[in-house]
Amino acid sequence: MSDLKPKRGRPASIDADAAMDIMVELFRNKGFAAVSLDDLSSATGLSRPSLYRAFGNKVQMYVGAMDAFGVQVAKEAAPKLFETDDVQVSLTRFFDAMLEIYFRDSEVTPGCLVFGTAPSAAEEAAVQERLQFGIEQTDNLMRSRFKQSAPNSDADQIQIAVELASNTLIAFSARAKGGASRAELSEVGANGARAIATVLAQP
Amino acid sequence: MSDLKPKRGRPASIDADAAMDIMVELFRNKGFAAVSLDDLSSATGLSRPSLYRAFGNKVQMYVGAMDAFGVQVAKEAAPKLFETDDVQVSLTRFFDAMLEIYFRDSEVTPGCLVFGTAPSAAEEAAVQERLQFGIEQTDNLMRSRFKQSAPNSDADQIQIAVELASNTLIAFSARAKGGASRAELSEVGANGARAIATVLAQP
DNA sequence: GTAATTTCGTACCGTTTCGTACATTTATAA
DNA sequence: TTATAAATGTACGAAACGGTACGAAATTAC
Repeated sequence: MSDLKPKRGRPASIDADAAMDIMVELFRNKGFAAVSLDDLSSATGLSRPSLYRAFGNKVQMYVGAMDAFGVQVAKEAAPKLFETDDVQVSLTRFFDAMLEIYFRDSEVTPGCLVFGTAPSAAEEAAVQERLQFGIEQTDNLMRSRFKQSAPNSDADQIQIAVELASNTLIAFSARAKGGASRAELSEVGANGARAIATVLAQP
Repeated sequence: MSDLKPKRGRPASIDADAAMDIMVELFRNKGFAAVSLDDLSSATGLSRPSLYRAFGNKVQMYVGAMDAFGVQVAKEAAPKLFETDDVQVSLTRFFDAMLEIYFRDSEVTPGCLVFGTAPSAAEEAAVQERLQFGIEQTDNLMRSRFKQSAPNSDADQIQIAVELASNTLIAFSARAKGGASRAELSEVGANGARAIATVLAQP
């Protein structure tokens, strides 16, 4: 359904997807409150009313960015988990793929849009909801990966591994905002993957 | 050095320590940007100029709260790590002591002032600096505890355990803001402690 | 061409924000 | 009593904020 029906009035001349990508970058770097609508307007080249027409109010823009960020992660990083049988290797690669996103276009204040900036905006119900969803998604992703690799492990052991993996990923953002380099975090990820493999291999 | 020298002018009628405790609670719940000076003023009962005289501008108030929070953690939770020889037990108790702080006076939006809200304010150099310091302190605290308990372990293994422990603690905030209950987080902490003990016991 | 319809940005509004000048109050020193 | 010094809050200012009314522009339908 592209332009089979030429609409009636003036044709839209803005690229909402491109604008959303820019909004994701801004919110991911500075968080919700520190980004003003004027910041978003000048960064996207869209007027403030255009932003409202396309995305709603500021909270809706932010939660839209959270959703777009989730899609980005699902497309770009999650598949890395299932490219190899070796749990430790695939976890390490997944963590690196996430770091690629976290550090993209932002050597200054890298981090995760969801785990890094949403906690400070969780007063908003819609944000809190999506933060919860993001954590659940991560846990579930890890669980499915570990079950595949160790179908006979007991549930407790898998649950512990799941939490270790998610906690490692969540901690990346705080460490990055604290000044940790991408290389340091990659090492933290590799160490976490190693520990998780150890736990899963436990009798 | 209390009041041996009665000062010259009007005596101060403000309890700066009590006010700072209230500021810590506010910032810990809502983060830096979402708390206005009027919020701080009405919560503490101090006029805005009084806050400025006592603590400086808003950023200085926030970093002051970060420092006060660090003292609170050092006094209240850190000692739990050294009360027992058993690493798993002392880690579990330490995590629970941190959760006690995170959930204190805030059933609504619990979490850590440093790991939970500072990442979104890390553009400010003073905040970024203290966030880094807080992470280093946590890592160092864990390292000293694990070295005490396993003096013959190799450094790599201890480093992995250190990162697992800090990552678990850091992840508490995001999970709490996402809606996880204190009981659920206590379980996450216990699971983390168990995994860390496993890693440290590895040959 | 004219009307209808949709998009777009200027220009504006009311509110909230951080920060401070200044007069007032309360104490000591002379 | 008078001068000095420190603390306190009222009251103000300037700027930034989120959000919108409205007219201009661009297209299709008739």
